[in-house]
Amino acid sequence: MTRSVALAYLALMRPGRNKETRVDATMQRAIERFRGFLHERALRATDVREAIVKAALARSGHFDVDELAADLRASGISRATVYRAMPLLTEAGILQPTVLIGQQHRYEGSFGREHHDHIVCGRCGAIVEFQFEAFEILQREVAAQHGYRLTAHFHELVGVCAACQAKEAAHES
Amino acid sequence: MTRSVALAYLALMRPGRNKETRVDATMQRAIERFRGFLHERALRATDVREAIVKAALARSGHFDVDELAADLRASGISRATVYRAMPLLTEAGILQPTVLIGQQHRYEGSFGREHHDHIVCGRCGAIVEFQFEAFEILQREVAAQHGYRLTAHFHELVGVCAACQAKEAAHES
DNA sequence: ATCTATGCAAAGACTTTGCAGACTT
DNA sequence: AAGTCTGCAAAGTCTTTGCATAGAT
Repeated sequence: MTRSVALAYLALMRPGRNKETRVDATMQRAIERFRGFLHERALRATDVREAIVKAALARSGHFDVDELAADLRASGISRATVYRAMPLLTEAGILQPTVLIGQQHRYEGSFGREHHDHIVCGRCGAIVEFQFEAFEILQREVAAQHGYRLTAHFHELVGVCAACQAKEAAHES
Repeated sequence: MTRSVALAYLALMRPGRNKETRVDATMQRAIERFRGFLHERALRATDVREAIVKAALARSGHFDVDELAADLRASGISRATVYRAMPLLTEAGILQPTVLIGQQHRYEGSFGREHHDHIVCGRCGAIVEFQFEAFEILQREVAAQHGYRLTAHFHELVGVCAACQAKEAAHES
C-alpha cells in the first residue's frame, strides 16, 4: 500500500510520456476516492482491493467479472473476491454496470468519465457509446412528473449495426 | 384447441359483464396472432403453448418465468417448456422483456398495449410506467447516426418515489 | 409418416456463501 | 486484540439441454 503510493507519486513527477502520466494520475485519484469510500463505510483498505481497482481501470471498454478475474488470477486473487468487490467499486463510482441484454453483468470504468449510454448490435454484439444531453434532461423531467427524484438510469438501444445490415442484405440477394 | 375457440366465441356473444368480455376478446386476438406467428415459422400450435399465452396474459404487471411457471404447474406444464416458450411469446409481441434491475429476467404483457418504459423506486420497488414519444424519436435518430437500425430498447429510470422521499425527510428531521 | 414439442432429470453458467487462516485497524 | 478480508470449495439460483415419448401437420 505504501509502496504503491510511492510508485504513483514517482509516476506523477516523471517528465515526458504524458499519456501514461495522466493515466497514472487518474488511477491515483480513483484509488484515493476508493480509500475514502472504504473509510466512510468502516471497511478495510487492502492490497487485494486496490489491485482490483487498478485492474478494473486498466481495462478499457466493457468487461464482465470473469474477464476481470482472469486479469487478477496471476496475482492470486480469487474470483469470489472479485465478485465481492464489484458492489464496492460501483458504489464508489469507479465502475458502472452497463449493457443489460444478455445474462452476465457487464461493467465499465466510470471514474472521471462523462456519462454515456450504449447501442448494442443484437447480431454481433458490437457496442457504440452515445451521449445525448437531451435524454438526460427529459429523463429528469419525466421522473419529476411522477414525483420521483432520479438517481440513476439504464438506457440501452438494441439494433443491427451497419456491418450486420450489409451482411444480411448480401445473404438475401 | 377447438374447444377453447368455441369458449372464446361464447364469451364474445355473452351479454353484460363487459370487462370480462373485453378481456376474453383481447386474449382471443392475442392467441390468433400467436398462431399466425407459429405458422409463419413452421412451428406447431400446441395446447401447451396456448395455455402459456393465456397464463401470461392473465397476469397483470411484471412477472418472472418462475411466477408464470407456478401458474402453469397445476396444468402439468413444466418449467423447461415455459422457458422454451418465452422467446416465442416475446417475438410474437405477446410479452416484452422489462429490465427492472436485478438478475432475473422479467416480462410483462405487451399485446394490444402501447409501448412504455419504467421508473422504479430504488427504495421500495414501486414501479411507474411512462410513455414519452420524444424518447422514441430521439432514440431512432441516435441509432441512425451510428449506422444502426433500431430493433429494441431498454430504458429504465431509477429514483426515489414521493413516499420514500417523504419518509427520508421525516427521518432526518 | 415426418418432424416438432414436452417432461424429466441432468448439466451448465453465473454468483453467493461458510469456514479457517491472514491481514487491517 | 478485535474484527474484517480472502481463498477455497461447496452450495445456490436461474436457465439450457439430451433423450425418449407424445403430439401436430
